[in-house]
Amino acid sequence: MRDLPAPDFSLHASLTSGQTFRWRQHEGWWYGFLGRAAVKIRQEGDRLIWDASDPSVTGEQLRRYFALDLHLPDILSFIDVDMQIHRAIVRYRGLRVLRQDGWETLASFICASFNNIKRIEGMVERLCQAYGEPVALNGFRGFSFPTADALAAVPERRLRSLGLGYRAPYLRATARLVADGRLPADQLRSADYETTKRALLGCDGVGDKVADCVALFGFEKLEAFPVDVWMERVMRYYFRHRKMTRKAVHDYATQRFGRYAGYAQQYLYHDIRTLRATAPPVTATLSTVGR
DNA sequence: CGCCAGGTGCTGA
DNA sequence: TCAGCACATGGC
Repeated sequence: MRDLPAPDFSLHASLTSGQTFRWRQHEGWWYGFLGRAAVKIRQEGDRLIWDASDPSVTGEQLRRYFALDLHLPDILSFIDVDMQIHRAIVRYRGLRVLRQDGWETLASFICASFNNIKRIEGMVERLCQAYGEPVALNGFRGFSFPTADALAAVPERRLRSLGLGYRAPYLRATARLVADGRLPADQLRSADYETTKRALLGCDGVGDKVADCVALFGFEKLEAFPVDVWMERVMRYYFRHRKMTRKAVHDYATQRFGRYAGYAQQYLYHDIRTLRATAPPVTATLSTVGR
């Protein structure tokens, strides 16, 4: 068992805020993957206690995955510009945008479109069980995320049988794009946001929202601001309940929160979803205020 | 049962 | 450029 300093960090908020679909909580530990290696982690104050199935996994890799090298207080002061975002920051301080694998993020968020998180988790887990590699860590048994090569070879009907629905052909086509090298996933990490988003939009099943999620969670583009149904609801605060398109919401938020718009989005998203999950429905409030 | 879910692609104005 | 529509599936 090893440990790692983790100041200004909330493992729980980071893993439950809808940016990753693969981590599982079991007997006080979080189990997940770094590449092919299974990892178990728990937080004790300002430290992470952890172990991995592969001894070559380093603390530096974990530090990088959880973005612990970034100075979070500076990022949060930068986006802390009004009451709405301020409330989310106070509640979930320590939430960090993870640096996930680009291909895994792309494939996962193609599955995520017009879907709910519970079902996304099930779909991704079945993909891993069917086409990933088995890995064991103590009592935990899991499967690594399948490579693009592996998924490129899977017939559409097989993907449908895992419950992917109409996303099956999208995922297959995008896996082929990555496997053939037509989408240079490796280069996107060092490319700028616009270049990365344009490249991602060339994939089947990837529109503005999915491209922004993949740019933010998979390719470190912290200015990306994904707009889904939840963000539309949150952003009514800024638009005083007037009608707006998703593009208008996106452009407004990008102006407002600047180079850390992605962090603002993640705090706002986690805040409203957690609020809706734990409180009784407030549809009356949302639909009547401002009339 | 009907409604909703981290939307996208296609079509026709 | 933009509104309107079809699209699979499962949880609640």
